[in-house]
Amino acid sequence: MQKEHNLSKNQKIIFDLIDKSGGPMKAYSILFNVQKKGIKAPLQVYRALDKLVEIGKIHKIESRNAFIACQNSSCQISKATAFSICESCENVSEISNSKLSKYLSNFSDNSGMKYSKYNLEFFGLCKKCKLK
Amino acid sequence: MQKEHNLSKNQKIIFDLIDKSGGPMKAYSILFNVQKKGIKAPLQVYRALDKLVEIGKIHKIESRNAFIACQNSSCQISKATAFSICESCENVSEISNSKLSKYLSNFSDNSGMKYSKYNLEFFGLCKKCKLK
DNA sequence: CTTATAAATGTTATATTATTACATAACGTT
DNA sequence: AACGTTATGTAATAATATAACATTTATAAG
Repeated sequence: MQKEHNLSKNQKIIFDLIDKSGGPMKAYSILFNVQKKGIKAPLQVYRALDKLVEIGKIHKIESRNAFIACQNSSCQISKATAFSICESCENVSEISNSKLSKYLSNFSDNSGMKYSKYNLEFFGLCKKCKLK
Repeated sequence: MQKEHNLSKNQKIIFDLIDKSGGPMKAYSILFNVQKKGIKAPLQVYRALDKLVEIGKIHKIESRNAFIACQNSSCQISKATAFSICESCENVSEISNSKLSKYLSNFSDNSGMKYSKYNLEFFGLCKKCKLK
């Protein structure tokens, strides 16, 4: 059951841009691309990004300070994210693997901490880059 | 079999500071703390941090832009890192769980990508913060 | 020991990423 | 319409990180 989030004007402009780009985008590159649409200041971008992250429409790739559209239609609120990142071409894709997400969502250790969220980033060389 | 890395002067000053702090430290907080020891510029800090990360003496907590001493004596080169982060008090600790690291080091999917490295960050509330 | 090379340092400037503070407008309910 | 919440606009600035260049120190080879 998906809760429909009505994106505001800026949120929609920024989400559409990221989504269409097909890959991760950085905040100031987003800013540059939406200036013609009237979004002039970094804060306007960051506010939209914050909201989009909060509702799970995009995710932040922490190691790259970049944002990518959620590629997993069922992930509403991004409590459990995993990505593969090519260290050569910087291609990023979201990993949707139910075994992995089950394993991590249920993970617990002896720290007494209950984990409510995780983010996993795998690094390596993608198919194309391995051949070079 | 540990390879002994002889830390340079700046590397040693900075590693000792982070190590003694017992938690994650941010670059500019490190800078502030080592200015009396003659390290005056951000770049001097970042260069030491880069090297310390490279040889596995410290790790970067990507979601916090902070650096923590490796708490796992056997992890030389940080190819496989996992942390638990309390979202309330910001306490961070390194997770050393051989099942988890085996599971993730051996993880592969159908992307054709060979993962040589990963970083996992779990979020939640630590014991103390749960009680509040 | 000296030459060569790589690693580390010092310094200045600047780039990149992100937030604070404050004022105003639009939206969703009742 | 009145209220509370969410979103927007704008300016300034804080926080994080790197580029470029000159010099010095450490390591290893001859």
